[in-house]
Amino acid sequence: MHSGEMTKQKDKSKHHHGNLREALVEAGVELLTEGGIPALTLRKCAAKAGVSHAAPAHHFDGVEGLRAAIAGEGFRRFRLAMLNAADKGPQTPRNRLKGICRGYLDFARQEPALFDLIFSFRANSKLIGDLATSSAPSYQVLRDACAPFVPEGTDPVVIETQVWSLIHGYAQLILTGRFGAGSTPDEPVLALLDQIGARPAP
Amino acid sequence: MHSGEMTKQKDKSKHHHGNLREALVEAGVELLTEGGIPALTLRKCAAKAGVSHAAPAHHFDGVEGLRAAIAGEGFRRFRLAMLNAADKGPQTPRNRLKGICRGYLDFARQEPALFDLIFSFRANSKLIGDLATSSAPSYQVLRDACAPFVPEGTDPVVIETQVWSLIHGYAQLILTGRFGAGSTPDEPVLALLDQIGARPAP
DNA sequence: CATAGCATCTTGACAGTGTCAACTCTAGGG
DNA sequence: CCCTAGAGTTGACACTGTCAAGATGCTATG
Repeated sequence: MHSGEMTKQKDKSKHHHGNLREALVEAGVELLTEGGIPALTLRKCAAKAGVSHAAPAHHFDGVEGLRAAIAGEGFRRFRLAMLNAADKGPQTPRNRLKGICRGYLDFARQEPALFDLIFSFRANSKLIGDLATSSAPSYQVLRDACAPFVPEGTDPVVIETQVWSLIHGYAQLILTGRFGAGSTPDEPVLALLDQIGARPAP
Repeated sequence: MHSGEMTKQKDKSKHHHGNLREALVEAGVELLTEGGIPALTLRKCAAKAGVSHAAPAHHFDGVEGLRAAIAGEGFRRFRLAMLNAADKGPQTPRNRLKGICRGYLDFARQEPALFDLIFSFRANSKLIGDLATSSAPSYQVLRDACAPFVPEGTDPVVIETQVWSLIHGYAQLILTGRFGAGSTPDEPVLALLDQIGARPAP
């Protein structure tokens, strides 16, 4: 922990925090990892950053805007987790795809609240545009890993949908505790990845 | 929907509503379909059922208990959606499995808020026990459809995890608007079901 | 350099939410 | 017939998001 004990030292002047926006996002990430999505509160973020409860309104469009900004940071970490896992082991296309998926699961397990947040926005959200831009780099990582398995002349979205659905569903079901407490057999899902991109059955 | 226009006529006596518990769950489902998860509020449920704001406390353990009870109704409808879709078409094991998955998607698209709710409980929830019992029949439907594809002497959880992860991830990604606005190509996912249960590559 | 503008932050207020305690009412059993 | 326990009400409290109005200090422009 060792962070959060000072709640932002107001060195000299009260006003003009300097980089309040970043501080609020950072505080939000901490609240999220500590207490999950219900703990992510506008007022608590402000308190943790050492400002008054109405200060965030000058940097975000309400609490939804703050959540979107924190999701942006979440997507950044999400992408790094995937790339980090993909860079391990022999760099064959198949192994790299599996690495991306392992990173997907690593992120879901290590930062479950952040994972929840970035996938909590529904299609009808007003911020779906902002989210699309901040999430694009993450999705591109997955797309790139799928590219080698796209048959000539077919739409890449086919393979991407298969891989993404499989790994995302598995991650989601783990987080909702649908596979009992202890056992989380990744093998079935990772094994199915070996079949993806194979020649369709005649 | 011709229901909800009277907000429960208090026929004779104010007290002893009669079946307030069911009325609250019904009101909750309506609120959910009208305004999504954020609209599901204890006080609004009480108002819609025609009782005071503190009445639900005598039937549910706080708002989380109410959400769990509504999720129970959600799981019931979820199971019916899957069974209804599975009963269409020729009753081969493969076609039945696809029907179950089509029902899975039907429910997610037709009742997105209810779908959100039943999968919104995290593994650390205190009600994970209650949820396990109320959701068991739904999951059993999926398990039964997977059974014919489980190779002799192997753990059924392998196939089940593959199928469930695939279809659940796809449903989730649809609801979060990750596949653009209009196009929702179900074919890639349903096609992959044809490969599931096949002999593992030599 | 001075000052006016403006972004930033504070204070105070309000409605909505969940929860608790104390109270009222009704039904049903001794 | 009473009278106890469940069912519902009322009122209060803390917490949340949001808005309006005011205070503050950076900065650009004269």
